[in-house]
Amino acid sequence: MPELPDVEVFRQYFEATSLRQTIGRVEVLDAAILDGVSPQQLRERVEDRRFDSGRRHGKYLFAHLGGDDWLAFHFGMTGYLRYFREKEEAAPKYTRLTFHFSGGYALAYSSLRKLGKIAVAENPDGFIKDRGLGPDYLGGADLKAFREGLQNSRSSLKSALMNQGLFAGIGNIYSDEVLFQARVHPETAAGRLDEETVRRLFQSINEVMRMAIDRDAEPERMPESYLLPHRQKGGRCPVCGGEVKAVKISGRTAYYCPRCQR
DNA sequence: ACATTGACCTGAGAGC
DNA sequence: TGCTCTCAGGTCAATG
Repeated sequence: MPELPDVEVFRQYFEATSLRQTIGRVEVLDAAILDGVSPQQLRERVEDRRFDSGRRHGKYLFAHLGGDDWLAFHFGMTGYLRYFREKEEAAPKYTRLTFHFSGGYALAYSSLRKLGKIAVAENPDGFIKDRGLGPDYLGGADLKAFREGLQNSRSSLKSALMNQGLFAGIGNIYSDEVLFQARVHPETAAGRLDEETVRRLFQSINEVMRMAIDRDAEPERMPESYLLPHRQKGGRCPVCGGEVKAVKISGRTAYYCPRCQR
């Protein structure tokens, strides 16, 4: 699930539910999702404190505990957050970690495949630098840097868009959407785009990200004119009615319309 | 040095 | 029904 729009929705959800409540207990149900920190260390750092703000960069959500204490959440392919009242509801399936707030509510980190991780950080900027992440697509990214980034890439355009070191936030689903909106073939060489195409692509990225966030990143709420609702075997292009095609690019399945995307 | 592949982890759905 | 196989919205280390 979680690409930039999804994680942005997680951030909003996190901030709307989980700030300024004392964290009574941190329950680590599966230590495998912790990155560089033991359950004991995490508990020492988090228990009896509160979250006071959230921040997102690419596919990461940062939660501030005050001072130099942050948590960095990554969601892999199947992770999400869930806030609930413990008396009325159980934690979701595949919950790997739960923050139990003192008022009877809790925040669960659920992840079926455990491909995501929770890490501690002193500050988001240092973390972003250490992980080699590029600027966020909705934030630091400007057209000039985007153009230069693509020009220096020798991979397919789809791979370049998904390269978190170039710019952060786009994954498999939204790279397909962006390429469809800009009418560019996913296997186009990233370094060989003309100026006009780069501009169109950049604009599509912005539009698609904002649209998705606006619709809470729910696929079923995306416009019919988007590829997303038709992104499946046998799907039809919402523009020309032709059959949507699937190809493997760098190990990931890319869907596109061979007629509209050249 | 860079880009691509395989491994990591678990379950859902298709096909037999 | 039950088994096997493939695939899934991500990333990292190993490989070419």
